[in-house]
Amino acid sequence: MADDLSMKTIAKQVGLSPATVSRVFHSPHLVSLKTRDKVMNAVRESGYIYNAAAKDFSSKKSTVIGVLVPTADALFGNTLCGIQNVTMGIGYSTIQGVTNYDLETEQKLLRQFQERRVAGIIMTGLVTGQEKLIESLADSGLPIVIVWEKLTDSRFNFVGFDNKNGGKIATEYLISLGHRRIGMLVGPFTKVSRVKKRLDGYLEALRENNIEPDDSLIMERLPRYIEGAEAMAGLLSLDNPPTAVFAASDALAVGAMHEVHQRGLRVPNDISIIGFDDADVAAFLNPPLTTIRVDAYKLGVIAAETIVGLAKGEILDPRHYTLGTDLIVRKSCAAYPGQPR
Amino acid sequence: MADDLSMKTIAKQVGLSPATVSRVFHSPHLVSLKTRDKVMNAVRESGYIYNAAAKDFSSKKSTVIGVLVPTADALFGNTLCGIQNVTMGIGYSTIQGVTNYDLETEQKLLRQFQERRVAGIIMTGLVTGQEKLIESLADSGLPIVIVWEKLTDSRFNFVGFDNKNGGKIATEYLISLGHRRIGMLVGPFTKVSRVKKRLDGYLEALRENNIEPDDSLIMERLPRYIEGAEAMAGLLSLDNPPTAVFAASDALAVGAMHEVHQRGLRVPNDISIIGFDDADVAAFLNPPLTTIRVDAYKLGVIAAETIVGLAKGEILDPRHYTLGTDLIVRKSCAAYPGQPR
DNA sequence: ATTCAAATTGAAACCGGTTACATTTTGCCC
DNA sequence: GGGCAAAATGTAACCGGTTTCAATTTGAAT
Repeated sequence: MADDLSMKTIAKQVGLSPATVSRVFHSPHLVSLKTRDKVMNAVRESGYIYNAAAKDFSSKKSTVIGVLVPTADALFGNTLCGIQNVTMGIGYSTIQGVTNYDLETEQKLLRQFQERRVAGIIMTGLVTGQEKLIESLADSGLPIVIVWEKLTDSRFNFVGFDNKNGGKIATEYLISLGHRRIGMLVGPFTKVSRVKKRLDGYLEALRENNIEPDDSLIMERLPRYIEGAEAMAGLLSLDNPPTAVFAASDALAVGAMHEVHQRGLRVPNDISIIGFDDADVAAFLNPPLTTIRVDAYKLGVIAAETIVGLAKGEILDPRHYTLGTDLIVRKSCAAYPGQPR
Repeated sequence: MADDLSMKTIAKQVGLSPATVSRVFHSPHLVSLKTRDKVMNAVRESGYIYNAAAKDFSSKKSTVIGVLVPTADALFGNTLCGIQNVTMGIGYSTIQGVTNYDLETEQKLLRQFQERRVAGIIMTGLVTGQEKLIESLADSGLPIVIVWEKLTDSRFNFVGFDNKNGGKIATEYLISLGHRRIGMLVGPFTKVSRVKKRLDGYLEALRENNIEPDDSLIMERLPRYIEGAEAMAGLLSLDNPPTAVFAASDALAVGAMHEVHQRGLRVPNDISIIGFDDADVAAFLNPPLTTIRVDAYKLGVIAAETIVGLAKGEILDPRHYTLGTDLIVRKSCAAYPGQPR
């Protein structure tokens, strides 16, 4: 109702100019203590609420940042929480969008972000085919940080994990258990680079242990439960199925485990499965999932700090963060029967 | 770079007034076809991008809506997707916040929404202690729709499920399987009403089947995996533990199942578990979780349509939607040994 | 050709802040 | 008390659209 309150109203009320009232909010050190108190009292009494939208507009400095996630699941949710926890404290808001790995949706949302004149964009799960779009955005001076990914082009800011090493560790763990026929469930690596890196790690581990990679053991799927199940079905129908599989995301691992159980087989007795991400649910599965942990929350924190620094002009050069990964051993992997350990 | 483009630039370029250019965007029917083309061409050539923030400001009509979720998991993620899918098509954006069931965070985010001058607020997982705040917001004329909840106060808009009936169906299913000692894992029902309703349904089912409710079988926890496990641990340590448990959310059910397995017991052989929500992961658990399905996506769609209608003044009276729930039978419940079925 | 309403366009104020610049106050020193 | 720099405040333009109201153009009917 009394929402037509503005700084001008307050100014009139206390007999000051709007400029002074404005200064009370955005640079109080320029205002005498006495005046500040007078203004704040009037603000409290009238119930005036600062208009951040008007501020963004008039100062030509946006304080909203756009965030793109591929799926609205708990994993990216953690990154979102990390982002929120830094932005909330400093008066920034986030406008978000879920792409569902769909290029058109991604473009639409990006466009929307531009129209909103966001201060910057945090992109997770980039679809590589989009790189030209990102480039053009970045070239226009819009701060962009890519999260979860490591781009080849170092002009961009990104904060991600050592995916290759993670993939290698996972595979080596399986090998150390005596497995030599190891399948891999992997996201669309032709499009998403982080996932390509995990595959690279897998291949490297194989090579270093003198295991010939077998293309028929590599299944390329979107990281969704159902696709993990389908991929695992493919693997299990092989003449010579793997004795262990490395799923490049826990979502795929969950689907894979489900398929194994559906067929009356057991994890890890009949087949070992290791995941990637350490999704919240991983520890609570049956059996609890052995996986590669990744600190999604921290990713969000760093991304947010970076984008804000960039937006404020405090950061000038491209930033590249690479976080480590940890092997979390639980119960979904066992030694290869022929070679106990 | 050339981002200092405005309608005025375009207007000058084509020799028209800014007013006409503006009209091309927001009410093209007022502009002759010839002029429209001329303007749109100039727009294309110059790469001008409409400034939605300026529009919101100058028209005093915001096109961003605030969305509050308690946790950033896949379940609420589905609701978010539903919201996005309607807002995206009509030029609205959403700014989001995760409360983590924390009152202070909720207040902060709400405040932020007000400062941004959002067109309306969609709240999921309301903490009832907040009702005064909500009331004051609603009284100030700000459209608010409560999602996932059914409030007693019908002045508010809400779209939820028949939680009581869902709880009853779940419990009746367990009873029909021969169970009579049935535990319940339930969210903080003193605070969250939807969860209170599920408890009511449970109690009613018990009563109607002449089963005396036992308070020691009711565990009140936040819907998180770990808390589900803890609650189940409590139940299993009882002198006379339940033979089946109804978890008021799948998150609790997952934790509960995990605890059962940890103790070397089996679901459903040793104890039956039924969940609520039908989270994406439910079907992929081991065993697949029997649960009460709820259409979180649809909830989001309806909520978004409602909030936009409210914001545009097309909806005047409070709207109350109550969606149904479905029993999804999978493999986590079995007949009570003493009374096969 | 006139006439007049409808369609199109323009002029200018406005939204609610910020900010460059000017002006007034304050406080300190001699 | 005078002088002067620093601190505090005021003035007014501006951000990029929208919108009201007026002016002009168009087009159909007479």
